[in-house]
Amino acid sequence: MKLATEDFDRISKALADPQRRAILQKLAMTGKLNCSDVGASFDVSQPTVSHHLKELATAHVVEKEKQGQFCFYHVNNEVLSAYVFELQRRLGLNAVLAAPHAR
Amino acid sequence: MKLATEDFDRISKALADPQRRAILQKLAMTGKLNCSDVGASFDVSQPTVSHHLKELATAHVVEKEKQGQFCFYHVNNEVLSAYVFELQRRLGLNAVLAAPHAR
DNA sequence: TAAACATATTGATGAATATCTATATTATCG
DNA sequence: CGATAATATAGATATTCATCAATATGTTTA
Repeated sequence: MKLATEDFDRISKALADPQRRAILQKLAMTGKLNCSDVGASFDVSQPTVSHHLKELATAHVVEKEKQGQFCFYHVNNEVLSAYVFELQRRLGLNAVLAAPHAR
Repeated sequence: MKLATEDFDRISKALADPQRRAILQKLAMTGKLNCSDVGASFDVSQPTVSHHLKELATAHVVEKEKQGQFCFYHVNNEVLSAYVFELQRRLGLNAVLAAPHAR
């Protein structure tokens, strides 16, 4: 999967905020959560959680799924993988990783 | 290599800015450059380049090497690899990448 | 030593943004 | 329908930060 430059930029920014990373990590661990559940895990207001989830969704690293009054979010592994892959490519890490004893 | 949480945070922020990513990518491609060479590649002022290089150095993704009046920078592949590895771990991508047809 | 050069620092400015409170929207339930 | 609940939006505020011009610091060279 190929990432648009715009998406790559957006994802980089989305990952820059610790709170947003924590939310994303939580989603990655639990698989699927609604806003309330996400909010319950962190000490921030409901609108802030909503805002962060929106940012993550705009960057396509999570997907939104409306079910009645609830709204479920889950990570988009394809996009995340593509991001990491593209990041490695840009940073010239592919050669490094291919080399023996790289890690 | 294990990244300190503080370093992980700093690297995430360092990678959030497009200009800084461009500088880092340039360094990754060319191996080693001094400030003037970096600056010549981009349309930003000398202090801005100096600032970005400092941010990258503080995050340990590049290393500084003073030689007389010049100052050479080169990427730290060990740190970058550790960052990508930790990022994948936090995002739960290891399982994804291990699975067949993940990409 | 004086001039020229490379890089860093300072201080200012405008833009982006994380966060909050208050409110709106939409859905469920009695 | 009216109340309650889940999420989103609007508007305000404070902070962070990318950038620049000006200047300082340190180094080479004439």
